[in-house]
Amino acid sequence: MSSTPVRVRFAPSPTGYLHVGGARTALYNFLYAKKTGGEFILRVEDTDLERSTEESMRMQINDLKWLGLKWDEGPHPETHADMGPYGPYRQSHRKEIYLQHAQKLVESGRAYYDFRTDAELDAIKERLIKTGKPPQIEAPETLVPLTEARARLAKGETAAIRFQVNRKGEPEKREYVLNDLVRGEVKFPSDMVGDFVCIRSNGMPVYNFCCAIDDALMKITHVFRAEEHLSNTLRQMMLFEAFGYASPKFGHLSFILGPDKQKLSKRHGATSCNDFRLKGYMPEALCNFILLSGWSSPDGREILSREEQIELFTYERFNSAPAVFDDTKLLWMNSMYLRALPHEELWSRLQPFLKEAGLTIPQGDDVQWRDHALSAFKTSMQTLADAPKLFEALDDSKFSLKPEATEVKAWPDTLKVWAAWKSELEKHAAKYITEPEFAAIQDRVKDQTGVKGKQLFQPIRVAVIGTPQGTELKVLVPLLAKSSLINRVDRCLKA
RNA sequence: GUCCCCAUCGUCUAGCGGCCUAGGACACUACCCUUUCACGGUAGAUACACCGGUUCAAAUCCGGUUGGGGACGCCA
Repeated sequence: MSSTPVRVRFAPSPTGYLHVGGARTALYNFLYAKKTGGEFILRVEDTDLERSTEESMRMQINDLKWLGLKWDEGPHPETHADMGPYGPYRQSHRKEIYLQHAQKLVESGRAYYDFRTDAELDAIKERLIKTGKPPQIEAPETLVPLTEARARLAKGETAAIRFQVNRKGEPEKREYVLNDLVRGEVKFPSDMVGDFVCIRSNGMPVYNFCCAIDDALMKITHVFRAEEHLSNTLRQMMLFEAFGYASPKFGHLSFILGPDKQKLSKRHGATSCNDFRLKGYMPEALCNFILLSGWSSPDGREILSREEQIELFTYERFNSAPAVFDDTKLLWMNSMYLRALPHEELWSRLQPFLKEAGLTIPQGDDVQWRDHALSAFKTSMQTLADAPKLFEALDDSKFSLKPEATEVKAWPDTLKVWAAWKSELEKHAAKYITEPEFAAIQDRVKDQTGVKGKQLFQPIRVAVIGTPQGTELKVLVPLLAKSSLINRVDRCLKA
């Protein structure tokens, strides 16, 4: 076996945020590169001037960075300048390369200038459909000779360059065999495609053409990409053959679907990495989740660190069937990651969400206080975005008697409990109340009032957080200053 | 319409001819823990799309049917 170094690529087209399907493709390629000690290349496929934007490229780069998928070659993550020996890495900057290749094809007679107008082409297709044939464009009966074509071009006419699949005198039908890394042997009849455009009449090259040339020139060895490209592969194989380039190995991944088994799209809710980031999902969890949507670990373990993912990764464990995106399981996975995070890290990741909700938690600077608070709350959080409604209990300015407390408020002993609770608080000397101190205070309130059980417990809870449902008091009370506890019970007594 | 891909619990999946009375995970149900909720623990219910072959033996191999998806662009 030759030991050609593995080179894989992720080649998004910059038309919006990175979709989770794209993120999965990127992850798989990244993992394969790391596993084999190869290179991971980012290539920007922006030949569609209409849809591609600079802004989208920036967004996708940021999404990839957020996911922690570092590329070895491609646009620099910060400056976007080309980074690596096989650049440029943006197809819009490689136009000359494509044009030269197209010329080679034209000169060898493998491709031809096509002067036909859209209207003419449409008419041809319509006629084909009517006669029950696939609407594939073939070369005209007599090709415009090259010298004449060039003269017409020089006079300002425009023409596309088409790859000629069937040349006169060649067998009409051939079979191309693709040994797909995930699907096995796939056979394509050559008449599956008509003569396809390589260069548009406006001079811009087309996806299939760029893709094949770039994969060859960038010495890509393996291509893991979505299943939608499976039939494109035939055209690319024809191009490799025409140029005498070696073909990379391909592996076509199945789709990620929505709950209705349709391709996952905006109408299913969150689909881009950015959506998930905003909803409080963590990149580690999202990566781990999408990893498992189309791939499985040999021993069935599901929570895997990046190191373990690299260690275990092999394309032999891809699942060729499509997968429905299960956001309930993603939620579970996110909560697992969230709980496992060191408190310091968790605290810092929570900040944007607390800030956005307008919460200021000054006590957070105290490491011990923060530790307490996070231990108390993190088992109730599934996403980072769950934090505000939990931490709200700690912000005096947000305290109020919630509608859910109405029943408790009406109990006959409630007022008595609140009064005793308040006087016990006032007797307490220190600024904060520890957990055992709270238990003692609670006992004294019980003794003084003769109230016990739910009748005792719920009113105190309401006096602390304004509702009978929430985090355990024994962890919550020590997080609140005595002054704010008094302030709260006062407001209850007034209500 | 033509060509291509796919088919195991509700969902993600294990399984690559006998270890399968089909295993794990999420979700679900019950119980335990808990002076609420959550966390945690234990137990349970639920699947090989269908029909034919091949074989001593089929979830696994082959053919067909059905169902889903994709490609057939001067989109990527």
